[in-house]
Amino acid sequence: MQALNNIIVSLRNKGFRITPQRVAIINYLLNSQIHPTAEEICKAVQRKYPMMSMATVYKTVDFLKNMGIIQELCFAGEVNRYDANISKHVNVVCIRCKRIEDIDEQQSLSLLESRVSDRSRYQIFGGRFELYGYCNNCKNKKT
Amino acid sequence: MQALNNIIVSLRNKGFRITPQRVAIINYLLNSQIHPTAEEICKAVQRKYPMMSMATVYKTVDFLKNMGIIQELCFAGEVNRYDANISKHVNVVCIRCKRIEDIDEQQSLSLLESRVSDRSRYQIFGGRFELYGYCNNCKNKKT
DNA sequence: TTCGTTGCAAACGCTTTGCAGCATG
DNA sequence: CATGCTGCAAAGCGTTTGCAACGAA
Repeated sequence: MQALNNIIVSLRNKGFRITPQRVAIINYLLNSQIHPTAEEICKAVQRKYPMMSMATVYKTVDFLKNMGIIQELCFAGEVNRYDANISKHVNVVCIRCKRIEDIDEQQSLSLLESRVSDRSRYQIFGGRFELYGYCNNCKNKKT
Repeated sequence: MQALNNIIVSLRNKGFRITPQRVAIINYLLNSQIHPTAEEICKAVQRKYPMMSMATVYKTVDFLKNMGIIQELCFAGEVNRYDANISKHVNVVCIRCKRIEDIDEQQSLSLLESRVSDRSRYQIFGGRFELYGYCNNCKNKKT
């Protein structure tokens, strides 16, 4: 997880413009634990910038994705979500309440990555690891 | 990977109807290595059943997904793909040519799953593991 | 004969795009 | 002041749905 200021300086140094909308979206993503959807980002940022549009959200998350600052998560039958945690980690996804938590498993994942790289002869750049189940709250409800 | 006949018998026993279209789609998925899209499935099956429609493909893959026979894979900015390999495995995805290979890592993944389950207190039912990079053909091209 | 399945066409909904006006650097 | 960014509106497109006809059991 990077600091807001580092990201801003880095983008400015690359010649991109720093707008209040961009800062608000980056800041929201850095501090959010909920892996928000585009709509959730828009709603949240509209509290401060009521004119914020979905078009700007989509353009900005696409931009941040290309800059390697955030990751886009897609799930079967659901809208995309965005995650500012770009380190190697596992997302555990609750299939009941849709809660997503990040679990740090950097060592296990690095090991897995090198094993798969050796066996497949792929040159690996990144990955995505998800486990699905009931979260601690939902596993006793099971409706 | 299950045998076609086992799947057919099992579906029939559950009271579902076995149509030629369903058999063709299941058979194509079981024998395909390319993790096809809905359109690829449709095109392939149309060779034998020219009237095959995308609606039927979508209805059938949804049905097979709910039966636990296949898995739906979605990727950022791409259409969904379908995979009849529902065992624990890693998909390595080429970011250049989009080739997807299955790597059997059942042991490592079971270990990862139990570690994450312990730490997150989630009750895990399944998962999805993807690594992105250049495949053996593309890693020297890198255009 | 029954009722689950097919396939056309239309609807749906998330995401992308065109473009005029705006504001950063 | 130049040009990249915003935000509205419209288009795009993969997927889902309604429904009449069909055919598996």
